[in-house]
Amino acid sequence: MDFKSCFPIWNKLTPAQQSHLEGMSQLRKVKAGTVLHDGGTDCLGLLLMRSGQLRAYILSDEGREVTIGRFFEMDMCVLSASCVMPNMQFDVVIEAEKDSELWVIPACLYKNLMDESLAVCAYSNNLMTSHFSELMWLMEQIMWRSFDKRLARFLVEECALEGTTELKLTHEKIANHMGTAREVVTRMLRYFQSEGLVRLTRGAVEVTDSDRLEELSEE
Amino acid sequence: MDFKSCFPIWNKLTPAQQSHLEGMSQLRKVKAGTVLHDGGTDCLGLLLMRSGQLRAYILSDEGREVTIGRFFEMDMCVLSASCVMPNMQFDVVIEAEKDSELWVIPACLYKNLMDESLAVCAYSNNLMTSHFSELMWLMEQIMWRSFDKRLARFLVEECALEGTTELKLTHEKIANHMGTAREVVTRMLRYFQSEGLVRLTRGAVEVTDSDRLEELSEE
DNA sequence: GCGCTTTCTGTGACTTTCTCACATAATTGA
DNA sequence: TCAATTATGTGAGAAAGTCACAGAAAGCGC
Repeated sequence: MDFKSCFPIWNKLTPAQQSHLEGMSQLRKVKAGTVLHDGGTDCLGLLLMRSGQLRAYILSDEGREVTIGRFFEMDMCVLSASCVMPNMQFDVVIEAEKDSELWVIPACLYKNLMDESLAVCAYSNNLMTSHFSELMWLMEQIMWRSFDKRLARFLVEECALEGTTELKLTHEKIANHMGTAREVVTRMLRYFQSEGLVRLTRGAVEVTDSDRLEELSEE
Repeated sequence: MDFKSCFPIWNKLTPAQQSHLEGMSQLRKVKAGTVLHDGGTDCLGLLLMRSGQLRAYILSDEGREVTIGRFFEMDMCVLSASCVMPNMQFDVVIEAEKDSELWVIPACLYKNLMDESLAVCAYSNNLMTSHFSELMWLMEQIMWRSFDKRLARFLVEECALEGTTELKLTHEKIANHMGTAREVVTRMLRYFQSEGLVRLTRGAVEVTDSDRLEELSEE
């Protein structure tokens, strides 16, 4: 996959913009676990995914985490470029969940593009809007769904994402996704196991009854 | 105050756009308590505030609420125009907190403007970004601050907003702002009173020690 | 293999917050 | 004045988060 097929509005740019954008963007290959962006201080630039998977999360003073977004092939992540968007005043951490390849688009370059191209501006708008929309959804989940239903949904979605029922996840990782404590996850998973929904082994959760789990998640 | 002084990027529009925009926008005067927009179904349009105060909140199936944003003079509210932003997939309710005057800008008109004017597009971008940023902040508060601190902050901010220490708010209204149950607010307010931070009367909370309250809110 | 360390999981006791079910008090209005 | 409505108060119990620690499994150097 080359740059132009990953950049969603490539053909709406002028040839000059195209070559400038492609020329200034750097391809990076990172291992799973790499932290690409940490907090509001650094303004790394925008990340255009070529392959792999990123996770964006917020971090509390005590080290608790909540995943607020994920990025896959052809996604673009603006959260790492707080300086591009003037009113972006928050700290996110962006980490590679899997080995990933991505282009880093310099923030100032993108900002200039946004200032001169309506297409780029509209595209950014759509990105922000869908981020906002997803955050709203997450908020509703956190506020109004009980933890068993949230965990059930997480497991179901994770299975769909990974294409397997054998999830290689520790309780701690699940807790970090969901913004809760590890013990809470452990206890709920044990309950799920006692109900025959999952089978637990060290470092993994096997979903044994995805139908009932899905049912639970949709209540 | 007339339309052009309330619309923040008025002078970046062409004369044709200006007259079209002003001509098609309708001034509405609503009483406190009026629900202007309810959920994702209707696409009322954008709201440009002339005076008064609006509140945007999400609503659970069981009727619980959380305030996600407020709008004052010269603010523009895009949340009531889900159809303008393609990826906006959530239900907000928008309600007048005080008697208000506002222009309703037809959604399709604004959409056209966004499609032809970079200034409008960039402005919308900034609006969405700051909404996103505020939602992130709210999320962090809800996830990681204990309720006493959150309530203290709410009271302090409400005093600043109203310019008085005598807040005309029922426990229920406070609970609806903060996304919790009325009893929880009652109990915490009683505790605050026992500590000499507030004085409670029916339908009102008087802040008697705003310094200590502020201190508590910032812990 | 054997120790040693690290990582992961399990659990009890306790706090905070939420829920439910009512009781009581203040205000409004016929 | 006597309901009806609105606002507040409270106990009991559930859900979720916190704290402190125990024990099991895996990894590693030898």
